[in-house]
Amino acid sequence: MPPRNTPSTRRRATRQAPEPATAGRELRARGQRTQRRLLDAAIDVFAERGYHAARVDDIVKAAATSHGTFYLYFANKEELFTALAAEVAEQMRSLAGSLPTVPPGPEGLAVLRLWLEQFTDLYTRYAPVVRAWTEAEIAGDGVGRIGEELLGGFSATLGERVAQAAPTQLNAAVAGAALLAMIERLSYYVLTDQMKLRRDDVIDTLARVTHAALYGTAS
Amino acid sequence: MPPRNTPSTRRRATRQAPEPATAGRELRARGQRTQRRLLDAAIDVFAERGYHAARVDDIVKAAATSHGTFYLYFANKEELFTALAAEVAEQMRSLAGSLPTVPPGPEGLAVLRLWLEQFTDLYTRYAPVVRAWTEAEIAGDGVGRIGEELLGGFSATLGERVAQAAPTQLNAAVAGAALLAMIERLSYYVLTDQMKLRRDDVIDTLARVTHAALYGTAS
Amino acid sequence: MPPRNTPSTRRRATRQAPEPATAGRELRARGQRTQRRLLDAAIDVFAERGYHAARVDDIVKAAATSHGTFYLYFANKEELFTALAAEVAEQMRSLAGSLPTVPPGPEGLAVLRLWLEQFTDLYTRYAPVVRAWTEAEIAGDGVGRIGEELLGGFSATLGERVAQAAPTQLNAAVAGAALLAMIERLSYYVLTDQMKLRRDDVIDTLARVTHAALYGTAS
Amino acid sequence: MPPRNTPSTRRRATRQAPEPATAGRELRARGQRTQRRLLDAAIDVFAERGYHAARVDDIVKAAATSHGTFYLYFANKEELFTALAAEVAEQMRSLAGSLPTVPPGPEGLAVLRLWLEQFTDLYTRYAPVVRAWTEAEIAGDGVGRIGEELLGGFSATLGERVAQAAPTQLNAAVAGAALLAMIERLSYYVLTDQMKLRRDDVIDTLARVTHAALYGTAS
DNA sequence: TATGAATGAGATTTCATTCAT
DNA sequence: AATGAATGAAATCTCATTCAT
Repeated sequence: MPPRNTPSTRRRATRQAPEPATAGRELRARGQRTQRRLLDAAIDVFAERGYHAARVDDIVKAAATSHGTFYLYFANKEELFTALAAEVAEQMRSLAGSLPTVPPGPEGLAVLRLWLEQFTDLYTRYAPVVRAWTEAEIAGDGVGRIGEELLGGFSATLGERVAQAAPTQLNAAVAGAALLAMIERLSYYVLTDQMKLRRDDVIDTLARVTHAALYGTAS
Repeated sequence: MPPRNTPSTRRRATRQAPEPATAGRELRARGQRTQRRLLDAAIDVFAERGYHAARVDDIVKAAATSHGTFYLYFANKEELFTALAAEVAEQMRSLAGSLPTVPPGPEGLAVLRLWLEQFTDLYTRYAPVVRAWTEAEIAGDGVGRIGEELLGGFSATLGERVAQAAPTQLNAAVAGAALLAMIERLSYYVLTDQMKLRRDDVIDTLARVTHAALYGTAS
Repeated sequence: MPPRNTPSTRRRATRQAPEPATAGRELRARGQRTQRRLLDAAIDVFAERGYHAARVDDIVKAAATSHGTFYLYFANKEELFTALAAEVAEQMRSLAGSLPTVPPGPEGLAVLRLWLEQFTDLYTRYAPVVRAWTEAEIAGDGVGRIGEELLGGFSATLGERVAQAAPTQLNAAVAGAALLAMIERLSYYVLTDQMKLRRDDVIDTLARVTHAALYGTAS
Repeated sequence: MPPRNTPSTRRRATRQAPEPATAGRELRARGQRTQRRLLDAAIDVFAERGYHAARVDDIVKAAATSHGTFYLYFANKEELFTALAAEVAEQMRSLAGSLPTVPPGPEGLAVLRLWLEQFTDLYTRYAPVVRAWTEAEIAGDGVGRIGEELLGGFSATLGERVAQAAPTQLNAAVAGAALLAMIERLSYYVLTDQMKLRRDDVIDTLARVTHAALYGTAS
């Protein structure tokens, strides 16, 4: 009687939930360095090939280490990315917190320009990570959650500024989100060369539109 | 005779321009329908799994057809995507063209709201394609070019409106790009549930900020 | 701030539960043959190298096909084994059912001998599968369940014969199990060359001890 | 300097006789304890995952020590297993030797019950080792030899008792093997929960069938 | 025009073993 | 005597693509 292959429900057998060998364990100095090397190498590789096209092999080569070592520290490429994302999120959060109150008039514009310059710098530095990040597809829980928190925190901060300046006309939360969207995405267009614009123009425009959103919506 | 593989044409980016079997040929009614089914199925699959994770197998199953048939109409996954992208671009271009002059005051706001509603509808429908699109990584020439043209055209149109309203304060091209970035990205955040905002609030806010950018930057 | 790697709980990301491509689907004649070829090849390879040492690569080579094809029909080695196990179980069940009532005296002995000969033949034919099977380690649900049913069915049948012959002295269920254990394991020792015994002696001894268990425990 | 691998000594069966670092050397008290810890940990791990699925890493973790330490005491996993097997063999041999002459009648039954109780206890304690052992696949010479000797010795002892009791009807060697098979395998079924039977019933049945084999085969 | 079985390159992942500390 | 980071060979598995029917 030849067996009918009706595999229906079936799971990987012996293997347990994959866990990097270092799970929970403290790393010694050497391990720390190796892990750092892998993270840095990954940024480079993501920059060059993009997240999806990047192979673990590329990262490992760039870090001058071995496959085995990679899996000692990260269960897979996605987890490495999550670690990187957390790093960026940390910096972004701190930047969001540093946005001061934006006064009306030219001073406000100046304040915004300064802050936007910092934002742009940070964004540029972590470009490959941000790029991969905004590709919602990776959003496998871990990254997704970090992203939402970050997005939420950022837009909340911007929303507060809006609320202080124009309490009645705009829904502060939504306006914060809209401004963030503009700032983030325009930076992205520029960064990925999808649009060729001068950095100064970009910062100036973002500052002006943001400022207008705060103080110029009294129609 | 086992099918011989031609390894060189596989997967990696640098590829000769592939030719679908139907290139140049006229399609009969049945062929038309099959091709359409594949395109629609692809939208669904991209929506569910994202472009990169979408397998030809998924698309083929969703379209209730076979692998062989897929390659009868498209040389590969990317080409199918290009076809889809061209479709979206067409519609987007037409929408961009339909943005009327935005007058100052409440009327202008109303005009913007109406147009943004259309934009949102279109964006929602073609979301998965746009999503995949903005991931710069796919940009395998064909798609990239379409994307840049679209982006360019869209922001140029918005820029013109800015130029008409506020000729001196803003760099029209950059402002157009900034507004597009805001509109597109906020829609994206909402669509992907990265932010939970009410549609009406979103449209209203986008209208107001855009309007302010046009008429409220006279600092 | 370097990220602390606390991967704790984390799962394979994009990939869904593995399913052979043929799951649920009907196979055409060609597919049937290929699948059969893989099963037969697997028996050979298991015989030669044992289950654990057998690589998918070996099986694929023996079946003169490719890796891809293997995974078209079975999600992994274990699933192929499960299919094989089901096959054996089917035959064993049918053999168990064919054991006639065992009368006392020489006739009973003859009946047992005949049946044991059939058992031995079957056991020998499927040796590699049985061997792998009794290695409890594989018992990953699927196989385990089949095994328990088979064991249960077999020993129940033997138990019935015991109950008919010697209703009072022995716990029929346990006795059935004990006899099965003896028959199966002695066959195994012989089969794996762990003991060198003549086939006739083995069959005769098994018949006699079984017969004694039925009619000679009236102490 | 990265550690150089010596690929030839890896994994595959045909291997030079490996030498643990401690070969021939006397171990101090601490070393003794560590080695013991590893052996005990291995029993636990084999019990939980089975021999093949057991990784050195698991054993090392269970023993709360390190990889390096493992290889200080054992050349590889198989050698550790051999050590364990020798331990079991020693105990089993002594148990086999302790089986007294089995008289006919109820006294004989009592003698057998007592001995079977001891056997069951021992079997239960070393279950995982015996389990792995009976998987013929490991039989990497060392283990195989121990196993065959043990099997042979055991069944010879049982065979002698048979010869004393029923000199004509049964081939003593084969009968001894058959009884051993029954005893061993039924214990195994019970131990691995492949069959749920009460310990007392099992011992009683084994005693009765064995007794019948000795004195009840006079047909 | 349609089908689906077959292919195989290439990516991921595991784990026994080594060795610097 | 002990440690644990590093290694890399070898295994598993995936999926875009081809082609005989």
